[in-house]
This record gives sequence, structure tokens and C-alpha cells, in this order.
Amino acid sequence: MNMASTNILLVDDQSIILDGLEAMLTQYDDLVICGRATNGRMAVEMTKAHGPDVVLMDINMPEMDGIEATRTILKQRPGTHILILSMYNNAEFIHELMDAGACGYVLKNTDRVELYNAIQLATNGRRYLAPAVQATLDHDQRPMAKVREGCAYAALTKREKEVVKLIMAELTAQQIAERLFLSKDTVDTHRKNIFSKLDIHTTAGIVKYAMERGWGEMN
Amino acid sequence: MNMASTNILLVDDQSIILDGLEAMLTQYDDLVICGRATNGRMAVEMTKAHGPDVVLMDINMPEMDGIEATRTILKQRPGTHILILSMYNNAEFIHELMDAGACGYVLKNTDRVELYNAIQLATNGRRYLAPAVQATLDHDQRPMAKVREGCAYAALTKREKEVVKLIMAELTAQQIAERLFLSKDTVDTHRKNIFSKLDIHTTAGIVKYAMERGWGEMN
DNA sequence: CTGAATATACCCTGAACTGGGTATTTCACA
DNA sequence: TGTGAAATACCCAGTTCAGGGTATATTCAG
Repeated sequence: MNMASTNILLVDDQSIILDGLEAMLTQYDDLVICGRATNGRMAVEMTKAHGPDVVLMDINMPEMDGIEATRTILKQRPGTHILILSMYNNAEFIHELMDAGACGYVLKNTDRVELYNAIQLATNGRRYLAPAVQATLDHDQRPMAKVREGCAYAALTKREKEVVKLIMAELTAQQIAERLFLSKDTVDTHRKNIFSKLDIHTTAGIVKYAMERGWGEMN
Repeated sequence: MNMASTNILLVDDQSIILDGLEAMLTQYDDLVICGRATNGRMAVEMTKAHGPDVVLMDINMPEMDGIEATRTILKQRPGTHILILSMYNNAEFIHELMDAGACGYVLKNTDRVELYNAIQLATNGRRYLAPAVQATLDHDQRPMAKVREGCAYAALTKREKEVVKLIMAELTAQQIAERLFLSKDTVDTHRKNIFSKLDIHTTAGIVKYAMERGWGEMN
């Protein structure tokens, strides 16, 4: 064999997508699905176990998201090529994943041909961004400092994440305080810190932000 | 042939999912993919053109969502069997789709076996709800009146939907008013009517609601 | 052990939201 | 033709939010 086949680890929390990807990709002779994971933690473990050439991974997942998983995987096996497959064309995601060392970013509304091409490029360590993703980066004229702040979502503390979840549950600061046995002022402080970290300034922004990251289904 | 094959129309706005479903389902000899649509309007047209036995359809789509599409399709071809494939296990969705006449409701985190079984049942006009979906219905103890109100989202007027979109864009009532050349009072009125129709009482609720319906990506 | 991050709590102020009304015009549909 | 829905606009009152501070324990990693 002049060309070794590419081992791919599929990572997505929706198994219908895993099934679909698997059925789609096994049509290509040079691709081998060496494993499937349904969250980031599992992806990290399976990468350690199977050493795939390419990890094709979603971002929004329970347990550990695709961004953290990317960082962790590349810390353990720097040679791994990680290709992100997300429904969100979002500047923060893209920046953060590229920083984390992901090899490419394609959208779920692309077709199989583009996906296959992206996988080929990823296999060879070449970078690929879907055209729409590249456009998002190009049109994102915010100063890098602002982008960085927006990227800080992973840096939300445990408590802050709890507050976000209760905000999404349509509770007021007062109600959140009661639920967490805190002062309303403390909840306000948390809220303010969240705003500051994410460079967001309204409740609507927080909820949108959280929903884009799949927090609507969690816990 | 003692058993005619089942013609299936696939409907989802993410073509990677269409590709995946197609690759997965063509493995079954008795299933034939007779068409693919990427939004509700297209689904309606293709149903008219191809007369599929089963329509396998997502809910969140641009142009026309899966709920409206279900109603329209069943008005035109009452014999069509519509199977919903959604990521959201949401009581309002389920109620509304069952009322609209959908044949079943499965989640995107189910596996290919369950999907195939659901398609078989749909083909024969039998109803199927994923276990988790059934559980959601069982645990939804709200009086039917409340559920009905929550189902009214399709009844949001054009203007109300515009307001929702601008709320999601993190604008205040004042800013929305300026954008739409309205009085701030009018925007407040719209907001109140939205709350009332959806049985929601906070901005967070509106945003969550809209995000669940895919309005985050639209327009 | 020490410094940074976290979590807690309070103050103040003005803007915005939420809920309760009422009322007019327009426009489609029966 | 008239009835109802949609869109517009206003009033009032109380609550909450959002942004600006400051401050004190506690925790945790280097």
C-alpha cells in the first residue's frame, strides 16, 4: 500500500450524527473509523487508546466540550489532527479552537465532498476553514483584546456557571440568591463578572451564549 | 414483490445530516431516499412532487419550520407519514407536532436501530415516540391550557418575531424602537404580548425559546 | 507560605424591564 | 359591511437590571 489509510475518531453527542458520519465516511476506502465518542472526556481517552490520525469533533458536548478536549488531546498527543465539525459559525469558537491547535473548522451544513477534502487536508496536517468560517474571521473586526475576552467562557468559574444556568431557568437575581443560599448582591456581582468576562451586557446575551454552547440541554 | 419499498423524503437544514442519514438508510434494502429538502417550504414542494411514504424531518429550519411544514403537508396529502427527528425533547414541540398529525418523534441522540424501527412504524401509520420523549409528555403536568399557550409560538405575528430577533441581538426596547421607527411603548406592548402568548415572563425565556427554534442562525 | 483567584457581601444610581390598564387606526376576511 | 386581528401608542407603578464602586474571607496553586 502506497498510502496508509487514515484512522478517524468521531466525536459527537448525537449518535444519529455518529451513525451518519460513519455510514458516509466508510464509503471512502482510505478512511477507517477507529472509534466513536459522545463527549470530550471520552474523546481524550479514546485518543490515548487508539491514536487516531484525525479526530472529527463537535464542540457542544456534555462532560467536556470540544475546545477543552482539543487542548487536552494536543497536550497528550501533539501530532493528532483535530477537525472541528460544528453548527455554529462563531468568531469566538473559531479563534479559540485555532489557538488551541485545531487543524480545521467545517460547518454541519456543508456537504460530504467538502468534509472529505477537509479530512484529507487534516490528515496531512494542513489547515482548512470552511469558506463561511473564513469569512466570519475576516469580518470580525474587533480588536484582538475583545476577542480574547469573548473567548474566556471556559474561564467562567463553577459558581458563575451555576448562576448562568439559573438565569436560563428564568429566575431573577433574588430567586437565584435564595436557591443558592446567597445574598442577592453576590448574585449581582457574579452576573457582573460574567458580563465582564464574556464582554456581554444583557441577559439576552448570556442566554444566547449559553445556548450556543449547548447549556440548554445540560443538567 | 410482496413488500413495496418505502420512499423517504429527508428534511434537514444541515446537509451533513442529510448526507449521513442517506448513507445510513440506504443500507436498508427496503428504504429508498426519494428526495432531500433543506427547509420546510422545500419539503412541502417535494412532497407534492414525489409523494413519499415517510417524511423524516427536523424542526428547526429556515424559511419554514418543521411544524408548519407538517401542517401544510398533511393538508395537501393526508396520507403522508411524518416522522420528526429533533435534538429538542421539548413538551411544546411534541404536543404541537402530535396535534399537527405527525406520526412520531425521535431524538437525534438515538441510534440507527431505533430510527429504522420508527421508520417502519411510520410506514405503517403507527405512532412512535422515543422513550425519553414519552417521558417528557408523562412528566409534563401543566394544565392543557398552559401547554396550548406555550404552543402558540407559530402564532407570533411578523412584527412580534422581528422584535424577538432584535431582543436576541441584545438591543434594549429603546434601541429596538429606534431601529423599527416605533415608539418605545409599542415595543413594550409587543414584548408583553409575546410574553402572554408564550407564557413566558423574562427576556431569558424569550431568547431560550427562540434559540431552541433555531432563530439564532436566521436572517 | 504567599499571592492570585474565587466567592462572598454591601453601597449607590439611573436605566430598563414587567405587568396592569386603555385606545386608535388599519386591514383582511367572512 | 362589520368583526377581529394586528400594529400602533400612551399611562402608571413597582421591580429588576446594569454599571460603578469597595471590601473581606477563603481557596488553591506555585
